[in-house]
Amino acid sequence: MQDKGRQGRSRDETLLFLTDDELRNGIEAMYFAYRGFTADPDRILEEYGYGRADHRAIHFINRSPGMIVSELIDILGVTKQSLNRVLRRLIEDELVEARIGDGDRRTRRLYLTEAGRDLERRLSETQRGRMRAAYRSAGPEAVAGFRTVLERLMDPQYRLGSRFRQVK
Amino acid sequence: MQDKGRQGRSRDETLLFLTDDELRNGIEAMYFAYRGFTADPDRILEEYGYGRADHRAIHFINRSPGMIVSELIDILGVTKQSLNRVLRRLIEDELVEARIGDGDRRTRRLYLTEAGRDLERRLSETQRGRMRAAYRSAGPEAVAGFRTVLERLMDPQYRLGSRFRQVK
DNA sequence: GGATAATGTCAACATGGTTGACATAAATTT
DNA sequence: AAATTTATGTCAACCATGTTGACATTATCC
Repeated sequence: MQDKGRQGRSRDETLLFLTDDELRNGIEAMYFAYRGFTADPDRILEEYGYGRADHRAIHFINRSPGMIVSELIDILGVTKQSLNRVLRRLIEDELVEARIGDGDRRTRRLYLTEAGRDLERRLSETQRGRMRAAYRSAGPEAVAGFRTVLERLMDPQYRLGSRFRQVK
Repeated sequence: MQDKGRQGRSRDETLLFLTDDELRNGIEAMYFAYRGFTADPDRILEEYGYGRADHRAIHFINRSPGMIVSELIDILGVTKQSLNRVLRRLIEDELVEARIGDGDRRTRRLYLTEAGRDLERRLSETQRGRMRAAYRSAGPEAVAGFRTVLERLMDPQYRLGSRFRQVK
């Protein structure tokens, strides 16, 4: 048990961040941070009668306008039935527009409408506000470390470098 | 628009990590990392017919054995009805034991049973495994930064230093 | 002895996931 | 040209996990 976290090397002093206790602290920190991080948008969404699922769709459509439905399904990791329920409502409410694909006419290209962009901005602003405050108080080096660890926690296909690479 | 994130200061070179684009990247990274981070335990829980809510209860009871119900409610941020549904099942399944408080007999002190600790260990192992791999590949400085930013993202009362301080 | 606190429980409801089955239109293959 | 595959949409049933509101029990506090 005492050799598990060492990879053969024995520079003990620097390896204290790999103890089970430190790892558990990290796990808890992820939980509380994620919760804090979603709290502000949740309050705004409630005003509109929307939920987190709507927020995620809005976020990614804003991020990559013209994305087709199946791409959004892949990124969100939900079933088409689940996404459809969300999209149907957003389209009805005229926050999202679905245009027929110009190349492949079976596909639907998704865009935010003006109203959609307005809501996106409102949601994003509070979230960026909290992120900005955290970044600013932690400083650039901490931010770099934060981003590095997050990238390594996610499944590889979702890393910033990997997404948006396979263009078509 | 170009002045929004600067607070009057103008040390541009070091402030690039505060651009809206970098903040959006951080937001997305949190989303994907959190998802990756919960994926492994979710698969294990499914075997048992449990969900994330059960995992959270198990995690915190393990973390602070003897915690009373209202404390757990506060930490989890859910209603007593919601927690009760989870606890009832875990107690029935003999993963959790609720003993009458010795001081205040209205309270219930919560403990994991042997079986509860076994499941906790299994869940925690996969999660620590992923965390350990991320930490190891990112290195100690990145980990320190990661933890700093996470602490600043969460609501203050949940920071590691603040919890467990007001002993009773 | 009355008020308050900690817990449990029932019921109704919302959100956002799932699976399975089926429908339509367009593209692709044979 | 016909058959197959692909992209999308839809209906229905179900599950997990959250909510509110109402009420009950027991123990503590004043």
